[in-house]
Amino acid sequence: MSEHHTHFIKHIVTEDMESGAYDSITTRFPPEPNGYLHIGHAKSIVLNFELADEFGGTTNLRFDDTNPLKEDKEYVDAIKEDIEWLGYEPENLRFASNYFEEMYNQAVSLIKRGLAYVEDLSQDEVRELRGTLTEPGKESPARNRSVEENLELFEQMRSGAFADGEKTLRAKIDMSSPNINLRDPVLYRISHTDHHNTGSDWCIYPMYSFAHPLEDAIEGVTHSLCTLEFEDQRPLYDWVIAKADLASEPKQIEFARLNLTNTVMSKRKLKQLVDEAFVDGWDDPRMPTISGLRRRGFTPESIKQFCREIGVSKADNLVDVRMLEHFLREDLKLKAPRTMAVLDPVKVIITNYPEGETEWLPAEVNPENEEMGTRQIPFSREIYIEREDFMEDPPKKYFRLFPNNEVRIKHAYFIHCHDFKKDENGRVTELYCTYDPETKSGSGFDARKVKGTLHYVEAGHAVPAEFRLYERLIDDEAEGDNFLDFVNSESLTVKHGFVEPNMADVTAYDKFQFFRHGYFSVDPKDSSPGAPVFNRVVELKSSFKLK
RNA sequence: AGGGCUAUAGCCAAGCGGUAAGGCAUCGGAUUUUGAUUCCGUGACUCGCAGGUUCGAAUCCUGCUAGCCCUGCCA
Repeated sequence: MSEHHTHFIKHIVTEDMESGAYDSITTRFPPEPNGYLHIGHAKSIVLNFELADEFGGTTNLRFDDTNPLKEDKEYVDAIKEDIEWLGYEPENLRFASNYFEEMYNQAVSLIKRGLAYVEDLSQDEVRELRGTLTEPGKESPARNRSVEENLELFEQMRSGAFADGEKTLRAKIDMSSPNINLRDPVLYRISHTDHHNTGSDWCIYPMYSFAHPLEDAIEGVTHSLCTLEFEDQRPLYDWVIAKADLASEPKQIEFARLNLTNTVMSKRKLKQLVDEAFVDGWDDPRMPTISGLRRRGFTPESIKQFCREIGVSKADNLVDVRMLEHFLREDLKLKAPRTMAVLDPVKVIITNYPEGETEWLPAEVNPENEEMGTRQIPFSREIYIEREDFMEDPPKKYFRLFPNNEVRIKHAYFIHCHDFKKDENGRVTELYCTYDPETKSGSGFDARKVKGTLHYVEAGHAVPAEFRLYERLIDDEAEGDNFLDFVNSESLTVKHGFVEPNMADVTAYDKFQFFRHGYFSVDPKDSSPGAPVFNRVVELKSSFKLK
């Protein structure tokens, strides 16, 4: 987290501190409460909170709620929960709507100085006069209204004298600017819509480009970080700051948003996946939303470490999702108990093991973390192993079980396969093996070596469990709007198998490494006592290349 | 095309005139009661391209090319 985690925004802040421009810095995370947070927001959250912290400053959570048509309290609650879950505590909780009165006054002040005017052209007419990317715009007839008239009209807008769309308040800047954002941008529009916070107090609402710089200035934000698509708005941001009667002069800095392979990141596309039932909701474990990642089993630390390691720049990027997975494995490696689960069971009969007998074997919970201790696991005449751990006709370099081969059963004994039974469809139903008492784990037996070690669950004490295996949500890199054509129809596979006897009463979000399978997390919605449901967060890496 | 921005290995990304960090991925090899972990090793005679300045350039200058963003009363 030190010198090689530097980036251009840190350079800017460092210079600002050294030049004495600021004594300390203040940042903010400013979501609009109109949807759920995703890992792209996590990048911004980590950046804002940790940057401020590194320079001894603080970070506000401010909801940018200037458009009541799209916003809802449901989202503010979900967003607060996600940020808290990530482990950040905002210095202040604010809403843009807290400042509506102040913003109104700033607008009035602009009008008084001839810097804003009330427009009565329709939306279409305004668009006509705006010009194009290559042609300048034309000035509106309303542009030269008197200050008095503008004041009165704006007051009437507020008091509800006009219908939606009938008037707007526009900044008077430059209709021929090559930057379209400066061609007399709209500052206020009329919307007779109840607001989640201010109810029916207002029927005019400020636009983002007017509201945001004011919010920043009011809160004393020093560095206002946003994504690249706002770059063209910076001159307007600076214009508002320069004209406003506020002491503070925040600085907008833009960085590239996060793109991840095998998924989509825009609210619109995520909503489409939900609405068209490709997934089970915003918190579906396949979704890149914070709530989806949480339900899947990702940890706050893994997400934050990922966000730190991808860096911050202005270059368009597409980060490999395997990098995210790497940090989950790294986080859980020493934390998660390592237990055994058989996802697709086939029964093994140990023909030379006494009937009716069960022995309990000691098994370390995490060989890389001895503090996690030891548990006892059963072994008897009947056990389950993984169906794919046996082959009648194995290819070369198959280290698992096949006729006349010997393998180690983890924590138990070597077993030797002598025979097997198949049903009428040719599907293996039972394996017949013998065990060698001398090979007991922990005995130090080393007279023979085996190539493979298989995990198992003892049949008599096995706890039935459901396993949900997730694959990539999107097959290839979908371009533009055709991403629905690339949705992986096999992104979810459900398995029913067994876990160890001490796993019956796991609780939501408990995390385990199942030997040779990967990291799993208890599903918070569908798991119940005695009937656990496990979500596979990520697989273990594997260099097994057969098939 | 008018404006804004970006371009360093397969993917992120440091580097700020002195001779290419780091992470992910990949591929080798050692260890291994997880085909995991760990450990070692692995790739840019070169920084989008072409010129120029300089003793010296990924870093400065010029030109070009490619990609992204901007014509909401969305944010």
